[in-house]
Amino acid sequence: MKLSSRGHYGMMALTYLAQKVGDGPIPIKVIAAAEEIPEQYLEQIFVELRRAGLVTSVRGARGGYKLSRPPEQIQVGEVVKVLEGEIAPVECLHADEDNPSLCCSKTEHCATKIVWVKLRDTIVDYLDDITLHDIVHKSSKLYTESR
Amino acid sequence: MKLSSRGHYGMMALTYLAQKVGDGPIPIKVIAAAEEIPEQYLEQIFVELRRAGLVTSVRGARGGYKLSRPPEQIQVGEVVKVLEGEIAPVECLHADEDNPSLCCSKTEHCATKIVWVKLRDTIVDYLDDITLHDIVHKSSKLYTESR
DNA sequence: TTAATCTTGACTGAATGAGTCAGGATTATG
DNA sequence: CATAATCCTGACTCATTCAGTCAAGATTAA
Ligand code: FES
Ligand code: FES
Repeated sequence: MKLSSRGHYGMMALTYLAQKVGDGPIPIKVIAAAEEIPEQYLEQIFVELRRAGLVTSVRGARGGYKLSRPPEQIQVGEVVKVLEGEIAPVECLHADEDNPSLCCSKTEHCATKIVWVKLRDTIVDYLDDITLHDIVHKSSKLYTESR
Repeated sequence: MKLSSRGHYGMMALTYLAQKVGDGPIPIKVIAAAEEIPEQYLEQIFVELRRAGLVTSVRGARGGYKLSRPPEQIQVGEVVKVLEGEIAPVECLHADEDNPSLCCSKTEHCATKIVWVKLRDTIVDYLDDITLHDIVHKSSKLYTESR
């Protein structure tokens, strides 16, 4: 149950951009330095973010990246899905019409499957509920004690 | 955000044992065949489960494994922790008194950390709420629509 | 005594993760 | 125009983890 560094770095970078909304495009170099992320690695990550439509690039000198939408419209869940692939604790959950073979080839019907399905739903619901805006503005969603 | 096969297999095997409570010790071979898990791999997994006190072994002929506690006292969260290690989406969450260096060495204080902390809490709370008994008896906890 | 079990540790091969490297394309600016 | 600052692309490496196998031993019921 680990997040890869791509997801973590990606969120750090986007959060940084969310703080700078309105400043014009920010170069990768600046973000990498600020967040202490290897620059070339971060470039790779931004390629994926751009292809997914989360950020917009401005090429050439004075170029950089900016968010494609306002921070309150970018959910953590979407970012994680882009950088880590569909969220699914076990392979079988990827099964769909196109790919029914993935569905619990192991046993006729795996008794534990429902646990992973609900786990995924729990995770997705949580991540989809939080936006970059919540992070930047320390929303009470994140900062009130719940346990 | 993936579960490894150890976690999945382990849960399948324990769920199988939970269904057979009262039948005396069940050999690995039987579980492996029933759940279609490579036998020698499952042996490794049971070593960890035994060391963690979740199952009890009976050696020699007619031996096997049984649950150390009734199914309603075995939470999915505990099983996953044993087989996958502490649940923590990012490394920094492992930081504690012994190991403060792990805490966001990257940046002074990573703005996204709170997201992962809450994510972990969400996952742990969910997994700790479900027991083997819930799975075997198709508890409404698992089988009612929530989305 | 023997067969059925658990127990242990080492080993392998493939996949994934976390980057690095090298070079090309685009554009603001002087 | 020349140049420097950017983004863009693909291949490449290196270490770690994952998933599973192999081989040999210890224990005990029958
Ligand atoms: S085998 Fe598909 S979820 Fe268990
Ligand atoms: S660097 Fe520690 S959670 Fe982000």
